[in-house]
Amino acid sequence: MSVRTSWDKLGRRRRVRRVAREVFDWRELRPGQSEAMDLLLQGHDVLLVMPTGSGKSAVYQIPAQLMPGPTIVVSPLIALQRDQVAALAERNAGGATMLNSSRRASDSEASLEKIRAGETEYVFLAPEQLAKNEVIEQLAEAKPSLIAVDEAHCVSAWGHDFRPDYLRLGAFIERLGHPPVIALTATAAPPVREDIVAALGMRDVRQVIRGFDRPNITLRVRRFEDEQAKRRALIEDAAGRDGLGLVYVATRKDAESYAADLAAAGLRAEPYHAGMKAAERERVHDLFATNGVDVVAATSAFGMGIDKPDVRYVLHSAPPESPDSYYQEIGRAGRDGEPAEAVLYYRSQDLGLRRFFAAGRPDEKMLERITELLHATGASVQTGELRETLDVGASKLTGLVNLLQQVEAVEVDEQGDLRYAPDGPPPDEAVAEAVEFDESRRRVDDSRIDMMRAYAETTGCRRRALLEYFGEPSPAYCGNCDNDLAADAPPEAEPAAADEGPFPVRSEVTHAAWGQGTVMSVEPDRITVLFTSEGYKTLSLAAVEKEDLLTRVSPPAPAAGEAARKSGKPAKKPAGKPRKRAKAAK
DNA sequence: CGGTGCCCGATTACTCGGGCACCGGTGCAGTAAT
Repeated sequence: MSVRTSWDKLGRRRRVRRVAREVFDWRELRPGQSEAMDLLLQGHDVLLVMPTGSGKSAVYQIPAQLMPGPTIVVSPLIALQRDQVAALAERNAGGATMLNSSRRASDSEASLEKIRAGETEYVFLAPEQLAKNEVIEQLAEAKPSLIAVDEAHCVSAWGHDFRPDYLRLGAFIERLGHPPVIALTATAAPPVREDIVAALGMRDVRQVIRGFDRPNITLRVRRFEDEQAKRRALIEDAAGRDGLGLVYVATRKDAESYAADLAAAGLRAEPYHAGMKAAERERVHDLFATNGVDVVAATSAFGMGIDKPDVRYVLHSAPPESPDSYYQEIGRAGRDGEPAEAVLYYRSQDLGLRRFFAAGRPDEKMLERITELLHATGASVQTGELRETLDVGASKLTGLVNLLQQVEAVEVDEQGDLRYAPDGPPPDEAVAEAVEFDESRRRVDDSRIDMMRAYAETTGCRRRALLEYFGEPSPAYCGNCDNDLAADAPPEAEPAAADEGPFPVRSEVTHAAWGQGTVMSVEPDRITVLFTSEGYKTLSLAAVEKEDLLTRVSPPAPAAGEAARKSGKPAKKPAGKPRKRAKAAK
């Protein structure tokens, strides 16, 4: 580092500390925080992975004060936007507002006017807002200096079908002049990180990953064959615990029935799911926040934005669809650093529901109609027009158009209108490629369910299983999971060191049928590889050796979490893009 | 994918099994009815 840059760095850090103290009254910054802010102020795009409650918002709120022009914060829930705006309103931070459907059109107009006039520092909105041309044009006029994408794992988890506007953020960011972009999340496995970087079109990315391990959370799994036995055991478990707890369930009906059973067992219990009235949901939230309940039985609807330090246990009555979700959900326990426990009540059959949810296929007929119409028109078409002509809902259309964009058949022009790519494939090929792209993505989703099963069924250290899934360094023995506690002592000899042998962790390999992949973990008898278009596959080392299944193509990349890392080449497309017109021989 | 609930038939039933249809998570936005 030259004297000059080191001097600049000192200056930056000093200004950051001053704003932290004077505007936000924060006395101390954590290592990951200052590092990420520094990178942002240098003009890098940043992917920040830190636990909730560790001050992720500070990382965009402080640089926002030091950069001329408003900061746009993309946030998935209106409730989160409201909380953030309220918190900033108490500071002398330059004003904060939000744009969403909960506000009257005239209010939104007024907000946009103030933003354009440079009178608002922070603008919170959902990605769906950016699909509106007039919104994006007015924001562009205000020359935003920073874009923050909060809960960025939603890009990957929801963008593909549930809230497809997430996948268009990259294009929106370009139209806003691509100022520095920061994506924030509490959990993201490598393919999710790649998805985020690709979907946001991040450039010159630095990843800052901190505090991933949560050693104070004891990890346990209890296996069952019988559904009723599982339920009884869970209720009994919760009834015997002190302190605040969460029970995650798979369905709304279960949220109700588990809450009833927990109440019958003597606990103050409430259900929570998205089918409840807004007022009811808010009531349960408030009870939870004020320890007015002992336990909430909830679907995955409960959680984002919850930052309660004293949750003592998180029980799952069924596995979620991926270790990513599981980690996110159990991460709500023990934020105060005190001992907490996460117990998965597991029956392998319960993964069936997850497979069902992951199985939704795109409407191929509609895909064909969109493709043919755009191809035949040969000019730009407004999405609204397309929606009317084809009589299709906005979110479904966006999802299908996203697929066509992924295979470079359709593109979005400067006005945000759609057109057939001049050098795109012919329509029938485009549809076939889009379908294959979608299938590849589903294979990856399916493999994440397999990894959830692997976690539940492993006889080794559970923490290690999770950390390796996230590509984080981990010891072979944590001493705070059921398997380790049963083993009673660390294994005497380290098992085959993960960094030796023919396929060390994080090295790149290829497989004849599954293509390129990255080694995620190596155990004495097996190896888990993350393949770009197939997802996670666990192979027997004996078979790998005997049949020469894998070929190593590159040395291991540096471990995550050791330092800010440069991302690999800016991934243009999310994982799983089928190679153009080079179909693998079947 | 798997659970649930219903119908139906069954050799004597106040109950059981087979077959089958149906259901299942997450939120934005915009519109319609008060």
